[in-house]
Amino acid sequence: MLEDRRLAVLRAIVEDYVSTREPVGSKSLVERHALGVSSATIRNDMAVLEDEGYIAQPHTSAGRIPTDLGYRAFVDRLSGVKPMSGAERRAISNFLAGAVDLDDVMARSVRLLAQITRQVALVQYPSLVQSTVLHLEMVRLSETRILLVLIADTGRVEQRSVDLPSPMTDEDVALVRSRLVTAVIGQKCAELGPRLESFVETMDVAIRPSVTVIVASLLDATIDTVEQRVVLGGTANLARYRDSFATNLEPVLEALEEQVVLLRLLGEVSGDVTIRIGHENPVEDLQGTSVIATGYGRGDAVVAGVGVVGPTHMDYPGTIAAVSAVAQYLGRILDEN
Amino acid sequence: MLEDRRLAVLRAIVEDYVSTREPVGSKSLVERHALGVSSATIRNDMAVLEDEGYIAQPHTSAGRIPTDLGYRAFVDRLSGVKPMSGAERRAISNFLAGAVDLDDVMARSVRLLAQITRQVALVQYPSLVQSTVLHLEMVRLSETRILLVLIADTGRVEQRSVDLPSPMTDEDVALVRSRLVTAVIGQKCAELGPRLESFVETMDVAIRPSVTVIVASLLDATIDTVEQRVVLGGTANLARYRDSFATNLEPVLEALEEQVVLLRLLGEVSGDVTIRIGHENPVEDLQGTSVIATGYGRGDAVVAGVGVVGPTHMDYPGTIAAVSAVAQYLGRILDEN
DNA sequence: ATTGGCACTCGAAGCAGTGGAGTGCCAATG
DNA sequence: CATTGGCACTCCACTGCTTCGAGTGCCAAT
Repeated sequence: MLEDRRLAVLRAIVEDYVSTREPVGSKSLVERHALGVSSATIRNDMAVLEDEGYIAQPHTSAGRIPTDLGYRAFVDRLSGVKPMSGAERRAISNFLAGAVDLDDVMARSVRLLAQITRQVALVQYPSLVQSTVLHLEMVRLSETRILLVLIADTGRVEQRSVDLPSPMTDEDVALVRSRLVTAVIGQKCAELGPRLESFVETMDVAIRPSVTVIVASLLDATIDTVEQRVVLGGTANLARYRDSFATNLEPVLEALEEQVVLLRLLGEVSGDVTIRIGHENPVEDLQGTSVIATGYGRGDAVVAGVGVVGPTHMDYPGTIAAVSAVAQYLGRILDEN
Repeated sequence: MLEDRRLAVLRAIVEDYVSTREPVGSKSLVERHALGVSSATIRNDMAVLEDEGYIAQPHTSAGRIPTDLGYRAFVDRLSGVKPMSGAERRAISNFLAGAVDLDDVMARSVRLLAQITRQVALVQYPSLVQSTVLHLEMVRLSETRILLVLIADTGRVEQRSVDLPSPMTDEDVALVRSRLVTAVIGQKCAELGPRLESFVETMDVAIRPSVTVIVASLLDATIDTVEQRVVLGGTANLARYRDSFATNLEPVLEALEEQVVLLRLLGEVSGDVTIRIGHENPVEDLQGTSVIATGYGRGDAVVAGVGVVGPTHMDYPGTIAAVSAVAQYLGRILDEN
């Protein structure tokens, strides 16, 4: 089929360009791939592909490189899944299993993902909003100061120190603590708001102002705009691709330092793998890059995102596989704890 | 004095080179600085300075650039302190005061320091070893699984989940918890080891194996080889200096991703500002950079380090001032909490 | 539709020539 | 004896030129 061959040509161009990072010409293409036709035919196909916007020439008399649209067609219709080897899977599993706490899990994951994909890796902390409260602790620091510690079932620990409007005794604190504990433990963080509003009313008037402040602080810690955190790793890999980005890599590095930006990248993840290629990217400074992200969680519930950022000419099948695998093992680890 | 003028020349060379990043010649020197002598004289002085190893020529017929030794002489004998403006101090203070917890303080500090110095900033979490235990919590996750949460007075929170060799009841946990709490609260983390050894003996034989595991896990969390953490920010600033590093910046970025390396950089800080210039640096991949670091803490005790990494031709006086200032405010914040 | 052939384009690489900033050295000077 | 003006020399950065070759588009033939 004629149409089929054109797609095969596109695939070949993408593959060659990804591996060599040099514009690929008709002649070298027939040499490297058994396409069964001559270079002249390929040239015709290329002309059509260029008309349709899948490939482009940096300048006349140069080979072709895929456009964002070309990569899009590649990932949508041409690339199979590239399963990870058993050894790789085992390496992931072993590496993550050694983690001692959530911080460690996050740090190890991001490092691991950066290492396998040789790109910049992102891992988001499990969302508090999606978690349930495992434990709540109140420690009296001084007469008018209290430390709140919230422990979620996802392993997250949030702390806030609270300045009280009036002194509280040890007994006051113990009372509030035990009441608050029974009120919130086992609850979804997202549902804390309504539940705690009425809680304040049930407390003795004398300490009500203090309780109000405490509850407010607790809620503040669990609203999702504040509590999101993303860790980043493998920025050194960007340097290897220095010349790959249309713009220099300074704006890319800068964008990656903004938590807000990272959250946007991982913001709309679901169970499936999301792929953003070049200009499809919502962040302007990253429109020379591709972002591959997915969600992870316990069972079906997606509690956070994980992904990588790299040049548009990345190894999509391999990267997708790696991101999925890490997400999968992250979910498994959350389940275990 | 003859010697004095030579030093003045060195200072002028360093200052010019830092601001222009181009080799500086004898003629442009006399134009930009009121040295009161002719360029020929400067040339003689330069020849001497070069013999003594303070400056070097990239090639014949080019101007001079300072060597590591030259910068060393500059910081040791030539640069005064450049005090920060009141506005700057206020900005630091305000920015850090808005932090809601320790993670936030660390994140804000590193960001702030990177912004002021326009270089890569490092901030180390307060060492647990130097802290005292503020609170300890044990949460029963299942019959054979317990979550330990240790809260230190520096604001650090460490968690470990522990697999027990045999099931424990809620009552067991409550008992161990209360005994353990009284044993460790208010203690220096560093002194936990000896204190807890005997603790195990005091517990009922039936649960002793479990307690042993718990105590071991607790100690594991507080030994300093594990518990050290450093946050990093402003890597984008490296890109601006791309050509400044003899070697490309990839190895530099790579080195900065190694926690171990970062710890070495901040490892030997004291109350004074430590300056490592170029080859003086203990980390091979960073011998094209300078590191300026100092310690911070509550009162006199140094609980962690803070610093920046940048090109050898950095603005030493300004950077030193910024690092000191941030360290100072960090200490103040620790004191408050 | 495919193919071989051919003229054409245009960047990359190599090479000479020039300009200028900077140096080292020297003889003269207060 | 430190300082200075003068001068010859060096060598990089830049420019313009040429060559080379990979790659293209088009066309006539099959």
